[in-house]
Amino acid sequence: MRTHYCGDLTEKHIDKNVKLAGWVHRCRDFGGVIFIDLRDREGIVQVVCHADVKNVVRIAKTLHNEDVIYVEGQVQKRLKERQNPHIKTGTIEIIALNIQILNRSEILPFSLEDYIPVNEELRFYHRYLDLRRPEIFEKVRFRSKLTHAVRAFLDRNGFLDIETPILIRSTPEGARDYLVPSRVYQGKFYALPQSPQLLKQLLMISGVDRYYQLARCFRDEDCRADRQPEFTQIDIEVSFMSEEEIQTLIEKMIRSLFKKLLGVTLNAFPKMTHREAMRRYGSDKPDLRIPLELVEVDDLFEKSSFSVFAEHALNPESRIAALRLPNGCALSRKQLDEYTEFVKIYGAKGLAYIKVNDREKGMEGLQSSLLKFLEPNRVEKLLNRVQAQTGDVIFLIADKAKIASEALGALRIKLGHDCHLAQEGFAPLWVVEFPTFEFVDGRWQSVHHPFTAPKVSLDDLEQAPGQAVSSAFDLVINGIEVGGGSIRIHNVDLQKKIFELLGIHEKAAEAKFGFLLRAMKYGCPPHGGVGFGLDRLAMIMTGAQSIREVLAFPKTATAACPLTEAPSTVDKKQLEELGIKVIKN
RNA sequence: GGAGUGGUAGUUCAGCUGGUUAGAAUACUGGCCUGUCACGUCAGUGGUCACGGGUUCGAGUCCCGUCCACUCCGCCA
Repeated sequence: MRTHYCGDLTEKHIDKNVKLAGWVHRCRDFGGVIFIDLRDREGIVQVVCHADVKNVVRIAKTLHNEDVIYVEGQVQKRLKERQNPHIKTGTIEIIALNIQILNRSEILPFSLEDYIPVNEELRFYHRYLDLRRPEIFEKVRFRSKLTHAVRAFLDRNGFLDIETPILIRSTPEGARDYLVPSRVYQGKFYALPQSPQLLKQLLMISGVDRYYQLARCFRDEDCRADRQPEFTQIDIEVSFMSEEEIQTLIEKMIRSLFKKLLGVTLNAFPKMTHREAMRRYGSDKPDLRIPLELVEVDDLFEKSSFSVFAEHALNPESRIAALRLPNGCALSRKQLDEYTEFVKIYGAKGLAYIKVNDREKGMEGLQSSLLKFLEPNRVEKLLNRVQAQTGDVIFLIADKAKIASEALGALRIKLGHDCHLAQEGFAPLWVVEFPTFEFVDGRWQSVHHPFTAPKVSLDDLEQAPGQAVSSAFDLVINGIEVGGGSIRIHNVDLQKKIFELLGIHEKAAEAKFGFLLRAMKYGCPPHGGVGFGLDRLAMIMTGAQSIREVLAFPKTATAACPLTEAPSTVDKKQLEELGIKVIKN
């Protein structure tokens, strides 16, 4: 039907007769001469309809945006003053000899012009139109290149692409499962995988040695800008590799992807323990592009007459941390009040601050509601500790450690963006030695998952579960958790012990994870692996503001598909076959 | 489950302290125009102000509720 893509035509094709097909991007009718911008996947080319080619003009007069047409014509070089530097085919144009209308388009619900913003809801309701816009389509095209490059890298490194089932059994812990009812076994349900975690471990026991899969994963939890109910994971598992070896391999992959697809050379990824990340950045996924750091100041408030701070200074469960904002004195009272409101979202009771109007003048040069509670020598120590300079604002939070860290960590990010402090580019890092357990709702829970190998002895684990670091690690880029992994437990006794500590007793463990425990008895190799959010990676690499931009058909924050209107009710008959009765409310 | 922001023409938005006929740009329709490329130009059409209730002489505007979208907290082993 056609000989070229519109966007692929160059000066090499001058004088050639070409056959094109595509969408009418725009028409400019001068009465005598008519210009058509013809668009396809690869770009736009200008078609010129001259008045003396009667058949062509007759049809061109009737064209509307997004009509689908076929054009035969001759490629011609444009005169210098007629060239358009804004499109890649701007030095040539097509002199139309024949035009046919392949299909008409109704008037569009929104403009496809890139300079006109469109409501996201409307875009996704008509996603097929949205994707006609080149800058939108590029993100989906990028994703295609990304998956291809991932597969090529892993294939080169001896990984086998193995598909695992989508209909699996529900396991306890973790996110809420999406359930699929069974017709054959009424009252029983399959679960969609939150990740193929256990299956890939079984593949290691099979001797697969190196496994990967671009795996669809499903989690029935609330969405965020970087979270969808279904997403794709670059799922990897290897046998006989240490944590460091795995990280080295993955780092090599990530660097090759950035090099190949973006032409960006990433430096070696720094490694930071989870403890250090929380201490310095108040987050387990620090954005290193922002040059602000939390500073520990607990000791400065011991025995202080300021009772609120003094109490937290003595409490080992608490934390007092400071954050210095250079030139923060420029902030208005209103802005400071807004930041105080902001930290309350994270449970902080308040936000104290000291304005350093003039560092030379000592206490006289400071402005803060705290000063009346604090001895001058403590204030001086504090200012030295944070290296305060004239014009700075020092923010302080004293609270339970988790709250103080997270609130100040979030404030750090917000200040970084509000004050435009973030550096350009990409800032990757490994966060390592995540805790094995955390104490939530009166019981121990896995921070990563129950199959994560701890880095301490079984004795230490039982003595102080809260202190035990694990082999779990995350890869963070620009403050976004891109992926995580760990060395897995390959000893059945240790695995049983972990289940016990998590309150999953022997009988329950056997019922729910029996297949894993059984498999582990037959020569389970030491193994470990990672799972990477392909969508998040694509989002970071394309600079997209939300994960929805890199999905062809994304869902809304309430997990609905705006285009197909899923989820939907189903026929009574379907429910009867499944033995399901719907109870409203 | 909770907090915040938003919903006005096909689209993107304005609409002040409640006031008489709800505007702009763009799109669309009909003219004019032989070198534009976000063409220009003249004229015209186009509104359940998300939905429901309330206050008021009078509500796009104020109050209450509901729905939808987005951001965040919780949640996401």
